[in-house]
Amino acid sequence: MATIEDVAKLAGLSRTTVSRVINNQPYVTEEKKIKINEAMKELGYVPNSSARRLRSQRTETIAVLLPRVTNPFFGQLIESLEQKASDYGYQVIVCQTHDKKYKELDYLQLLKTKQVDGVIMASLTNEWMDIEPFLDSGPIVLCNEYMETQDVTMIHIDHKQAAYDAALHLIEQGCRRIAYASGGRETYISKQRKIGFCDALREHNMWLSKELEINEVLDVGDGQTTFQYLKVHQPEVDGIFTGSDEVAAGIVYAASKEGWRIPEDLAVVGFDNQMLSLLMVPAITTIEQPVEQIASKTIQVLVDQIKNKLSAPTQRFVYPYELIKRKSTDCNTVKKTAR
Amino acid sequence: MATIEDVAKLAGLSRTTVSRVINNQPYVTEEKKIKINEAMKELGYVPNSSARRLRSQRTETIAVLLPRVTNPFFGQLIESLEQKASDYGYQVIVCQTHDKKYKELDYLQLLKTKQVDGVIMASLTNEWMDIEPFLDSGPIVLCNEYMETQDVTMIHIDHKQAAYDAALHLIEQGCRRIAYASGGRETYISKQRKIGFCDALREHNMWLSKELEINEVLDVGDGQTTFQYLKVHQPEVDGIFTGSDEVAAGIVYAASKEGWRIPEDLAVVGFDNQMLSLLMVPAITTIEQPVEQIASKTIQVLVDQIKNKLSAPTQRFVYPYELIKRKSTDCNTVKKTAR
DNA sequence: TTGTAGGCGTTATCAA
DNA sequence: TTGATAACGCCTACAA
Repeated sequence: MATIEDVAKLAGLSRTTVSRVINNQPYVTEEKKIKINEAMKELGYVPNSSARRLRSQRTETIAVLLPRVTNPFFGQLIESLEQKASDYGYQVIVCQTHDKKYKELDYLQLLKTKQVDGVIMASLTNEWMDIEPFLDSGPIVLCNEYMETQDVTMIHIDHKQAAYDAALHLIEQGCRRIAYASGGRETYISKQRKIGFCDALREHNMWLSKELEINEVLDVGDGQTTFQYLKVHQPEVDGIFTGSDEVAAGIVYAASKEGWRIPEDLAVVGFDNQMLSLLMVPAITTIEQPVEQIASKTIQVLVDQIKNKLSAPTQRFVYPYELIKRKSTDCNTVKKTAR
Repeated sequence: MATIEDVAKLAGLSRTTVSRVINNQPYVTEEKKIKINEAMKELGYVPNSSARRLRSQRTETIAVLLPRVTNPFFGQLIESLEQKASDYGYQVIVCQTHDKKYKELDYLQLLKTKQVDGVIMASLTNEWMDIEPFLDSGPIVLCNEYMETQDVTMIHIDHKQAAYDAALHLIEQGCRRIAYASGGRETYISKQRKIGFCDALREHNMWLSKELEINEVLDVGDGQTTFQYLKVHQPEVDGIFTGSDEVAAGIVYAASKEGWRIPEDLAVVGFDNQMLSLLMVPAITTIEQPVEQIASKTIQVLVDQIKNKLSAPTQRFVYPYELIKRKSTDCNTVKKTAR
């Protein structure tokens, strides 16, 4: 593998001059520049990135922590993050935490060992006090996650309000026994969602009974299981809010198979507006997050913090969401009949 | 940031000894080991990865090139790849090519600049002659892609045979005007699929007419468009093979909306057995690839090649697939009626 | 069992 | 406008 030294020798110049050419710095005669470029081509020279990193103390790499890429929401998120990062000349390494605290901490080590210049946390299962020390090693930005602290920049929608809106919508559609299927990981955003959901219920003299609260519901399979549970133990349920379109799809699928009518017998709300929610029969009411905007702002903020090592005041960016109403909750146009 | 030198000073020992402790090498008294560990803890010392990389000439990083992570098949693939790589102590950087030749080549530069130890290509749009030179810079493995060459290890299923089986299934279900919607990127595997598809047709005295061949069909939206096209221009079509479940889902969705019955009016076959194909109404017949096995073998082979710098004979691993028959092609149990 | 010293490939500083 | 030289932080012969 050719090094800068080899190029210098072949061109009959010094490493310094070659380095200048590589980095487009001034003070090199056009003539020598050409000579050097020729030498580089002849040797097939490419700068060694490890050496550059060591010298410059920067890696041009960002770690993205998320639960799992198979969740389409995170797939979409990483698609945008990667693309945006690439625009800024950064690469992205994917770190799947699978909602495990220890994995989250393991991956944060990347920051300490200087393998990455910054970290995006789209997974947050640890307490803040366990994360906070890592800030000494480099910038961290929360994406789609948030907390009370002021120590870090966060980009997200108002999950509390979104869940409130969804619950309100179910209530307005006539639902009176509304279940709540949550992602289960005890994150701040899932707590916020629950608060919003309960607020809406309370304002209408309802409440979330323990039996209608189902936790650890993450994917289509869990959705199916959830329906089975409800069918057997809570047959009077007439509406359900879920933390993801996949769960909602699982419920719709299982319910339909069992002869329940959606939304007449059970109205269902998802989250994230994945393609899946549109394709299901019936199509699923859901909440759309502006993923691309969130991703874009996240990268922008993080890169900014990486570059301005110092101050960089932390901020909070809250983006608007949209409740997309579809058939799965359209109870008003259908006549309720006994099951 | 503390360096190995700082630790050495604080412990009153040499860099070498500290290095030995860091790397669990023998020949260090227990007593000094303890002293050094204390010093490391006190200083919050962590080895600098750039320096290690430069010194060891290895990065413990693998690049995965794929079209886009939002395609659930690739989401699944990267989930498995990342996990497996992590088991071997490697990290994965995601490189989305969006089927662009230049992006593919750009990312291959990572190998040249020694930013990664090896590359997994799950996206392959360039000609082999343009890829081949990069082999000088490090190992490359093809995952879910393949070609004629013997220069590189490939892990995949037999796409030709899979498409053959799918086409045969459609024929057996009574389809006589079968359309073909292809991913469009002119890759070797898409060519293989088409050959297999056409073989089956030919064996039954049929052929793929130009009007029934639709290209550049990648996602749900494209599937919908494809249906619109067929409806208007090829209304006698009675079966369709697609390169992905998403396309198939788009077709089923659009067809149903237009009042076509699946499979009576149009039988549909997808590819990849994504959750989506099961959830659609009707559920979609599809081909399942053993993603996890493919991912697992890919990492294993690549890591092996990284470690045994030299020889490492290239191989080809062909995994079995499965045609999963579902409602979307179940024509025999339903009576065909005029549309 | 421990330490010395050189070098991995770059880039920044300073002198020429 | 160019070049010599010293880091960046780590590992590893080799010597002691």
